[in-house]
Amino acid sequence: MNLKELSNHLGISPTTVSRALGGYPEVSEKTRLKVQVAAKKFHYSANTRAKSLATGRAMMIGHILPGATKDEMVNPIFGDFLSGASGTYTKHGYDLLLSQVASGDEERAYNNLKAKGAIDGLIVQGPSIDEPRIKLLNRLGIPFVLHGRASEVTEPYNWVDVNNTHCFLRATQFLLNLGHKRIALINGLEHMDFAKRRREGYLDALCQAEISSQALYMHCSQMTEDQGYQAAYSMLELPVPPTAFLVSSLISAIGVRRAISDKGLKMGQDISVIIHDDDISYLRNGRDIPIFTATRSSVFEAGQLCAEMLIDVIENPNPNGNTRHILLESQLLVGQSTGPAPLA
Amino acid sequence: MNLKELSNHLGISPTTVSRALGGYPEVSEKTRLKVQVAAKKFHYSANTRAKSLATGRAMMIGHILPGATKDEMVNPIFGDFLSGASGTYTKHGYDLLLSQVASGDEERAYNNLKAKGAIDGLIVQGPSIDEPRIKLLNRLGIPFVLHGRASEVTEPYNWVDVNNTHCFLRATQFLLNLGHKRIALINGLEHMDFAKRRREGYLDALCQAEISSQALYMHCSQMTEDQGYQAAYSMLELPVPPTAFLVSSLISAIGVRRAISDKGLKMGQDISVIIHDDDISYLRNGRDIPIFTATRSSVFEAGQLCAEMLIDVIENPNPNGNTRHILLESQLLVGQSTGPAPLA
DNA sequence: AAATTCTTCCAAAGCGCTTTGAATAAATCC
DNA sequence: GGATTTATTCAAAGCGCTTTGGAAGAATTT
Repeated sequence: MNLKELSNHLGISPTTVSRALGGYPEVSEKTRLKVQVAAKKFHYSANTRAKSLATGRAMMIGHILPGATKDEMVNPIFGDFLSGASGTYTKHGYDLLLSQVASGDEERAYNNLKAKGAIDGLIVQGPSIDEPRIKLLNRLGIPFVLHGRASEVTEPYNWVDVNNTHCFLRATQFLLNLGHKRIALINGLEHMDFAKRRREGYLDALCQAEISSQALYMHCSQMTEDQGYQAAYSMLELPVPPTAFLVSSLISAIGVRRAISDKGLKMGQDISVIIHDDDISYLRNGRDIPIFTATRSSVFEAGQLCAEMLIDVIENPNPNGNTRHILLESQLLVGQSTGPAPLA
Repeated sequence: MNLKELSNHLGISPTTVSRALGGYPEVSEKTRLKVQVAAKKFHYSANTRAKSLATGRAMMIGHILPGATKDEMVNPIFGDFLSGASGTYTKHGYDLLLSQVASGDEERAYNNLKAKGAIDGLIVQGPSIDEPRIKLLNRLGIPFVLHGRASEVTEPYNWVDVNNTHCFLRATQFLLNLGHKRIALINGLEHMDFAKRRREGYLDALCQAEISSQALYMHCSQMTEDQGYQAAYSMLELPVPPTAFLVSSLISAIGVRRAISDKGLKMGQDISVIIHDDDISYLRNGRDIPIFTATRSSVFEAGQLCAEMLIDVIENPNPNGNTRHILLESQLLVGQSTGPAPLA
């Protein structure tokens, strides 16, 4: 059933039917009701493609899935972020286009997305310190919101980010207050912006406490269980091992816990662990009492916020070119993985 | 730059330009080359919406994200499956539409997706034993492929599934061969089809070995770390605890490992654990030697296969109404979590 | 050389919708 | 009561593309 058929059936012009359904005022309520009833009866819904073509709006937001090969992994936060964003899109009548872009192919791919008229805007995730996609998208004139920030990028852009520096400052201070002096940082990949900021927070806290940082106590890698295990295990074998770990992700922390347990130590007693928790639905940090003491910030909510911001950017383009920002603070939740530093 | 502008610029009719780019034979190679060069130069790419409208093909595949609320969780396999499928779509010129559908609202949502002409086909994931979406989609005439199967559904449909029964039969036999007699099953939600089949495999193996199954040794729930922990911990507290666990997911197994460790037992020695591993990129089961002995089947590949099958269904609709099926076998990989049953 | 077939190109219709500009009917005003 | 608004409705143009049905010119045949 299309517009013409429906209007024929009703004996009303397509114009009026379209307006009745679109909520325009130039239609009597009597007619509108008649049209609405018929539309429901025949399961009529305007063809998206025709509508888009006529209005010039795609009503579609693009998200990028990294990697064409299996080697580049899909970030664990991906699902929850998408879930949050998607709900928001649905509420506003947008759909979500998921596109896989091989790294290195961004320019062509984004250009194409724009040329094809497939999307009204884009969400960019996982920025590196000097994220090149910002410049690219600004140049192409594609509206976008960045989940995260890029420290070294000076040009303006819209973003939603967690206050990573402050998170890790607080977390480190929490450990310091428990008497820990040898605190290790198990972080994400070095070139990622969040990892940089977290390290800064960590170092700031140590500096304020007048404790010198040690390279041996700092690790950067993909945040996998295995990497967490390796990093923690090797640090625990140092002549002077750390008494506490600051870990950038729950998944790494699971590896850390395994290393601690393999070493015959008890987490929360011999060794303290504090993590950053993205509050992923299928990877809950315990039920009532968190397993790991954590700074928590929901990535689901971040998805919602990014989506809302992007829709706002699309629908109310800012004439002054002002950009929008949201900086989220996280909660510090005390769990079972931290305790006073051992006296030895 | 649109078709008309490009054709004006070239002094060639839109028809010919369209055909040149579309690879049609009614165009001289000389002209085609000229057009291709110009198209590249001006970053011309046909407007998707106009193209879709003209051809009647959306060139878009729908995937459904469950749940409008945070309570329904996004399955951990979601990301990798999507990644596999998405790569395949890109290769064939399709895009991926991700839509959030609240449970209960399926009928309206799918109907709408079809009426809007937004998609050419749909992937359905996580089927329950009597998955109602199969009937619905068949009735609506939307091409789809099911990832998994639905035991109690009799009408025909296309599917890609792992041989869950056989997986768990083999895994159970593996444990039996190690001398284990008290084997527990920590499974997914009872109404899920995969959980049903896995239980069948488990029970078959016990039956063949003439060991009677015990309800106390069987657990069903969402496959979270916490649930895995709770289930394993309480079973280990039984007067006669199991000596081995068969676990449906890596995430649950992480909880099981924690329970074992909390009980002061050693996995692979006092207690054996064998899991099903979906081979998720960010949740690798160890590096070289698997941490957990596992039946492994890549969900990334399943995504690719589903995508290929769906594209085939869309592009070559089977006139006889025959449906397509792929049954995947998994590998049994020996890791560090299994050993002979303790003599006691 | 005329008739036929290819080859190569194009004009125009149509996909299903929105929206402009105009027309008609009803209501209000002086 | 005729002129002016106001409330409804519609015809038609257009969004950017594909594709049908010709047409014109080149190549081939008789």
